[in-house]
Amino acid sequence: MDAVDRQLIQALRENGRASYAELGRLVGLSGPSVTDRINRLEQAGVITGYRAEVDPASLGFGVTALIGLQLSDAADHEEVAVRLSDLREIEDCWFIAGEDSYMLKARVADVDGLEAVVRSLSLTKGVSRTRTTVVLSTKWENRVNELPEED
Amino acid sequence: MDAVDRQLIQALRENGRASYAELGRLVGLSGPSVTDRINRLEQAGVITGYRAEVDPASLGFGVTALIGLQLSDAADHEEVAVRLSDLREIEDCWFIAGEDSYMLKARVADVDGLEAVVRSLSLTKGVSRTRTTVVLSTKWENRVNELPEED
DNA sequence: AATGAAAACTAATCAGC
DNA sequence: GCTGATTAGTTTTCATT
Repeated sequence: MDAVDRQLIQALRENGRASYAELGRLVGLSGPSVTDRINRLEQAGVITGYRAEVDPASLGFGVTALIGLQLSDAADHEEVAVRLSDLREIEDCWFIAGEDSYMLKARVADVDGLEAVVRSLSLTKGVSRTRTTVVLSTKWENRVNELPEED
Repeated sequence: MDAVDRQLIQALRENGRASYAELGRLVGLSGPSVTDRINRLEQAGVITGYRAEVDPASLGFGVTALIGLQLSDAADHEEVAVRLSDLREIEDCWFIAGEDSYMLKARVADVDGLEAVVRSLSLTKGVSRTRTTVVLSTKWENRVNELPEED
């Protein structure tokens, strides 16, 4: 991965629908060269997908919550993660250091939906305790930051 | 926004580079109709952008952290958010209910980078206390979930 | 790895319904 | 708000360097 690859990645992080022709003009390469490079980045697992970003409220997701989980002593972290992945409302799942073992971000229609998720979590094998924090407002999400300097 | 719009949105959430022709075949409309609908969704602020998803580790982001912030009594939440937005390492910024007022997700190259961010946060006017939790592993992020039933 | 050229496909525009 | 036709632009493939 060279500087051109990183330039392509940043451009696609900012506009995931940029055409290869446009990207080629940006980095000073032909269309097919850009296609080659991006295919390689995709196959190498550097670019993992392309997503439209949407306004959750417009889609009917009225409530976002962060939920910390404590696990019971015997629980296997990996097994718990697999069970958590069945709960489609969980958009993000981080295994963390600290008192809680997982932090989740859930997106639901309303408080009733949140109640259902928290209840499901409490009933999930290996989960001993949940700690729910409601998001009052999202200032920003998934902002594109600068890439670290190269090694 | 009707059922076809929601179908288009879900398709674009899953593949943000789907062509309008392809989307048209999916929903049973012509290309121009799809273009129309998507333009309208973009202008209405329902679709807010398109992003390539990348593997943070491949780009040199070795450390992800969740950082809770307590604000000083006099602090104006909005002003603090503006100052926080200068810290490019903060990918997500949620104003939350509870003991902490903000929860941030930061992505940095290494622990040194994390130290720098936490130090900057501590020096930010209006921030009285930080609580940093290191992410040990990301099970998933930004997963596409089902849309809530219509009203 | 990159290029240019050709073929196939897609996007954008627009008149008509 | 959708369609079909037109034109312009893009993607893909491939022979060449």
